[in-house]
Amino acid sequence: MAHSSLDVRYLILGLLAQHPMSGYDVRRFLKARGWLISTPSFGSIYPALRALEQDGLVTVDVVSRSDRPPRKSYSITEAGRRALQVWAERSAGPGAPLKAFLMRLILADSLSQAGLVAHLTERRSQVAAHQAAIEGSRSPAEGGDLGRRLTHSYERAIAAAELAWLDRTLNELSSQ
Amino acid sequence: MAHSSLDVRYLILGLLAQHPMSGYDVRRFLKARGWLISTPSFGSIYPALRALEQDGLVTVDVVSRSDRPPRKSYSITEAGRRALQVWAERSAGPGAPLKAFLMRLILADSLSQAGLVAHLTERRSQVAAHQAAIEGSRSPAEGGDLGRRLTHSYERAIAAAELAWLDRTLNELSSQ
DNA sequence: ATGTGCATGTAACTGGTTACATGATTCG
DNA sequence: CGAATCATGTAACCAGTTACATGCACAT
Repeated sequence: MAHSSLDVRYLILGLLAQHPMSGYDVRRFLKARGWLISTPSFGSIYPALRALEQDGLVTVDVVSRSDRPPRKSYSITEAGRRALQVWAERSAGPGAPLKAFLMRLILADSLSQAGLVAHLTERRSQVAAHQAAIEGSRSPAEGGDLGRRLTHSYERAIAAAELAWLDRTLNELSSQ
Repeated sequence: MAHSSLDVRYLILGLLAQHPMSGYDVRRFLKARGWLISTPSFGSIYPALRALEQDGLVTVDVVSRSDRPPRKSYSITEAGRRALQVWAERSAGPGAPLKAFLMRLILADSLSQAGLVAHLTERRSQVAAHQAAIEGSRSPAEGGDLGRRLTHSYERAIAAAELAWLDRTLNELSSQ
């Protein structure tokens, strides 16, 4: 098995590490910054929450409200924090998708300074490698190959911006 | 049903619209520019190819080579081109993942000029909307909330770069 | 009245991954 | 001599989506 697995679980766990939340809150939060990553659906959030609870990584605080379904506020446990740390600290591995990087960014608070820096550095080298690959490949310049041209220039633009951000951030992080 | 479905199939079909390819080639190609999108595995590519063939959207040219497994070169058919066009032309819809946008970028050659512009424009407004949302949300500046701060600044940086690229590209496209 | 947001959940489905099997060839 | 690349395929598994059910509150 490679790297993925249990994705949503850990993402949720990471959010709960910041504040207690309900399943609905999780969705709202993720939807708000769900631009680069797609927002998980309720059909995966609610079951994930229950699984986390059964594993003792979170606890529920059920706020029964007479009428409508009880509001369930989930909080992370100590065991949860430990599990999260283990997961977040381990490298996403080369070829990891953008999503993996973003998840660790969101979860930055649960990482050690060193761990965070390591992740950013790894990402940096990945992006740099890709940039080199793009630059290296013969760009057909003309010809019908519009798709290739657009993709190239798009990737170049994004890669440049991301590298700049990584450098800036890495700098701030170390000099502070 | 929303928008996804048959993803890999159409992505592959789009690649075949440019040159005939084998399943292995598809993988190689996608892996090369598989930085923002994750590369599909053989376990999905080969079955997809067969499905496309059975639907008459591609044809196979089997190059039997005495010893090792025959190399299969797939080519798109007319029906395939039509199907691809229909798929690519239809909007990915709001809240579409980055992947959907990128797929259409890669497949630019199969789109009409107008269709391409429409996609870019739509993407532009989506990114812009998100940018506004980020800017609008109170950034906690200080406090432990490192994750939120980093995510914000990352998203801001990428959004800005993408908007710039979109504007530039949209410009080039119209003035030519 | 109708729809949107709040709030939770379940069952069916399915797209795609993981892991396996096979085997020649080239590179270090 | 072992590792990587070429090259194809299958079967088991699973994470996540889609679609549904329920029901109040509030705005239009």
